[in-house]
Order: sequence, then C-alpha cells, then structure tokens
Amino acid sequence: MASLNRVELIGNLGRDPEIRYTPGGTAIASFSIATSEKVKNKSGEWETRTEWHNIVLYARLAEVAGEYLSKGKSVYLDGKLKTRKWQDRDGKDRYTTEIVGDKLLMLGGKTGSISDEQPVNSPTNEDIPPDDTDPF
Amino acid sequence: MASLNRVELIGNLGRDPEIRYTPGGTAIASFSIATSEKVKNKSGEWETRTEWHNIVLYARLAEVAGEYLSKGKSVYLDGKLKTRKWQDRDGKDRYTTEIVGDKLLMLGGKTGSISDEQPVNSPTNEDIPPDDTDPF
Amino acid sequence: MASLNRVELIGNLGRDPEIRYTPGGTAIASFSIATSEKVKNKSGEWETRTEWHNIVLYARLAEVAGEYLSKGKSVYLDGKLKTRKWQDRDGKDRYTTEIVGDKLLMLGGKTGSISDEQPVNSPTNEDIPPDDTDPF
Amino acid sequence: MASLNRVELIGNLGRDPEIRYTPGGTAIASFSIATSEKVKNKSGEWETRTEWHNIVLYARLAEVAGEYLSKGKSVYLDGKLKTRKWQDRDGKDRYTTEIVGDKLLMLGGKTGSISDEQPVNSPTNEDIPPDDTDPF
DNA sequence: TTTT
DNA sequence: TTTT
Repeated sequence: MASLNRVELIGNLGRDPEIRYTPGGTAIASFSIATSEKVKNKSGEWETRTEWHNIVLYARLAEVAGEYLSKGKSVYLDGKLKTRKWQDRDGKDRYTTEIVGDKLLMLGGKTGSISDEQPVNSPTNEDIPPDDTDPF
Repeated sequence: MASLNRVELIGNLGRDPEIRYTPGGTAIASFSIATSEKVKNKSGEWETRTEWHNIVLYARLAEVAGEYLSKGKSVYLDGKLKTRKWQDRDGKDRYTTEIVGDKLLMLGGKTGSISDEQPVNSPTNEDIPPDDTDPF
Repeated sequence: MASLNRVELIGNLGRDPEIRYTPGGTAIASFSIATSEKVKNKSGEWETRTEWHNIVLYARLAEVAGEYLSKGKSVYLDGKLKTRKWQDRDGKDRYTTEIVGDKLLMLGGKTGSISDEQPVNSPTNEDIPPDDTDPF
Repeated sequence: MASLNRVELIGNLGRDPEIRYTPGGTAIASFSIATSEKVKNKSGEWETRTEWHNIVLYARLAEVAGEYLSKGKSVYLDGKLKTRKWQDRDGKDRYTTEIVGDKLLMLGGKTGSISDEQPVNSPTNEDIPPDDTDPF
C-alpha cells in the first residue's frame, strides 16, 4: 500500500482567496494559482503556456491565506491531489481536481512560512460538507 | 515568472496502459494510478481513502510503459499537472486534469528506471492533437 | 524567511538499521541508503554511479525502521538535510551531512507507509544529545 | 534498481557565487544556501535553526548563477546529493556533501527560471576534474 | 554497504 | 555566510 500523492507549485494567485466557513466554524480558502512555462510551438516560436490550479486550504492555513495572500502574490504550495465529484444543473456527474494544501510559503520578499500542524481536536476534512456547486 | 508545476505519485495502476499513436507516429500512453491514505472518519474509524489520477505519457516513456507496465504494478511517477478542455456530447465545455509524466520508476522488485530525455527532433506535445473524447 | 529543506530518496539499505536510545528512551535509527544512476564515462561506456546517504530517524519512525527494515530493502524516504559537526580524535572539526527522515515508505511489495505524526508530548530533537563520534 | 536522489531547497545565498572553469572551459559555480526553521528549544522558547547547504552548478546553469545570483538572493533549487571525497593536509580522507543543481528559480520578484537542458555534446561531469581542496 |  |  506504499502510496504518495504530492504536488508542489510555485506560481501566482489569479485572484484573492475566497474564504468560507463550515457550520462548525472551520475556515476554507479557495483560490487559483497560475504556473507557466515557455514552450516552442509548431512554428518554432516560444510561447507561454499557462496552467491554472484550483487550491483549497483548511483551518489555520485557510485563515492565514485569507489574511496574507492576495491576487498576484507569488507562493510555494505543497499539497495533495483530490478529485471532487459534483452535479451540474442537469444532474450530470462532473469532476474537479483540486490541490489540498499542506504547506504554504510566501515568496517575493516580505513574508514567512506556514504549515498545517493540526492543533489537537482540530476539525478534519470529514467535518466539511462537500460543495454542491463548482466554485471554479 | 518563477514557476514550478510538479506532481509525484507512488501508487498502483488501475488497469493496463492504453497506447495510441499520433499521425506522426508518436506513442501516447494513458492509464490511471491509485493512491490511498488511511483517514479517520466521523465515527473515529480508520477508512481507506483512494484517489485516482489520470496519467499521460508521450514518446519513449509511453512505449516503455506499454511494454513494462500493467494493471496492479506499483510505480513512482514524476510529472506535471495539465488540465485539458473538451466538449461533451451536448457541446458543453468540460475539463479533465491529467498528469503528464516526466519520469517513471517501477517499484516492487524486478524493474529499472525510465526518464524522458527527449531525442533530438523528438515530437513535442505540439504535434499531438487534443483528444475530442474524454478517455477517463 | 521562506525556507524549504527537503530530500527525497528511493534506494536500498546498505545494512540493517542500527538502533540506539537517548537517556529519555527515544529511539534513534541510523542506516545508509544507496541511490545509483547510470552515467556515460569519458570512454562513452555506461557505468553505474552509486551515492550513499546517511539516514537518521527518531522516535516512532526509528522504531518502525528497526522492526521492518533490513539490509537490501528498497524504501522511499522523505526528510531534510542536516549537517552535524563533530570532533575527530585529533580534536579537529569535521562535518557529516545526514538526512533526518520525516516519512518512510517500504517499497518492493509487502509493506505499508509510515509518517512521523508526533504524538502529544513526544520527544523532540532537543532531547537528543549530539553524537560525539561519527557513526559513519 | 529503482532510484531517486532529489533535493529541493528554498533559501538565501550566504555569499556571491564563486565561478571557476574546467580546462575545457565549462563553468562551475559554487555557493551556499541557508535554510532556516523555527524550533522550540528545551526551555520552550522558539529559536531559529539555520542549515547551510553547499551548492554546485555546472555549465549553463553555472553561468546564469554567476550572472544573476548574489549574496542574500532567495532561490528555489532542485538537484541531487553528491558526497565528494578529498584529502586534508594530513592526507586523511574527508567527505563533503554537496547538492548538484539541476533547476534554479530566482524568487523575490524580478527574475525567471533556469533549467539545465543539456545542449548536444555539452560537457558532462566526467570532464570536470575533482577538486583536491575543499572549497567550503 | 545496497540493488538490477 | 543568508533572510525575516
């Protein structure tokens, strides 16, 4: 059962984090991060390819994100992939892949580092109801 | 523009790799990898949470996958996230997130390691037409 | 102060882990892991280049290593670099770089995964006296 | 023979890179990177623990480092561990562990990303004579 | 000192 | 020897 599910991103926030709360009061932050790479296209010219990643943070990490992160900021994010199933308005199954963050570093000068050492009795993902709408 | 887009997985193949070829003859392998973790549910019992990841490999790496990988095999995969847009039969936009593999290690004994040092003039992703159906 | 110190290894143990204990009873495991790569030498022939890594594990992770790991086993190790200063018999300063493991996966079939979620009041590295001899 | 040897660092340069050249003209850059973490000491106070890492870059990556990096700059570095054997003036064997960089990102605003896609016929490490003195 |  |  050896298993590893790990994502690392360095990129910039596409917009300010959106913060919401579970009934139990746990913060959930969601935002997107852009990563980009230069690739040569068929004509041999360099073009920038941008990839957008849906990020979700919980609890303390979500609160810190709400306080310190904003559109355009550069971050290092370490987390895991999670694909979430939801229903569109026609009742059809759809899937969205998100990165659930475990560690966050603010780059670009001013800020520090944040990891998610869970306090005792902290809420777990089990306390968090699944979205019924796709926030992205 | 500092940018990093990196995924690492250790897990097992859910089925044999499916190999297809571009008009130009480049191999494309697709398969899924399961990662799992034990988490405590609301009732305090440990349950196994499995996550499925859609993998895509190109060129030499795809060929090696076709030759050596099969359902159930354990692998280490290093790659990058890429979200692909496609149309469902109602013409609605849908998105599928895949991991484009750069490095593959076979675990579980027998096998060796494979990386994708691209040969000179190797085909790039630009030569590969997007799928018009979601293979997952 | 954004800071990241992270090492990942997949390789084989060169010998059985050596387990010792702090006065406070905390287990410390030490062993070495070999990683190897094929490189072309000046004559254009492929040769295997092996690198040896000094591993140190603490507490629960050390105990598990003592119980399940042995010479030759293949593992995935995630940890951080730490360079330790010591004195040789001539009283001269010497330095040894070790990898302090945070997560360990046994590869090669049979086994499971182990991470170091520290129990409340678990001993920290501060409780562990520095070696005064180089164990490697 | 599944093998992985990978280090990732985010930290600051302790001094300007030192650039030298092999007889064949290949650039070699060496410098150190500090990573730091806050840990609680025995008295329960938070203290900053700093770790220094010896970095070596070759060829194009070394040249870019010489041009763009300087003391204090924040970087992301991806590379592999390599322990180098050398002789001190008493003829005794000593070992220094270095990180041979494969990828470098400049953080802190202004700069871009650099990876070491080796040009055809680029010099390999085999062309580079080992140091006979420890540069650190 | 490992492994294929 | 860095940085916050």
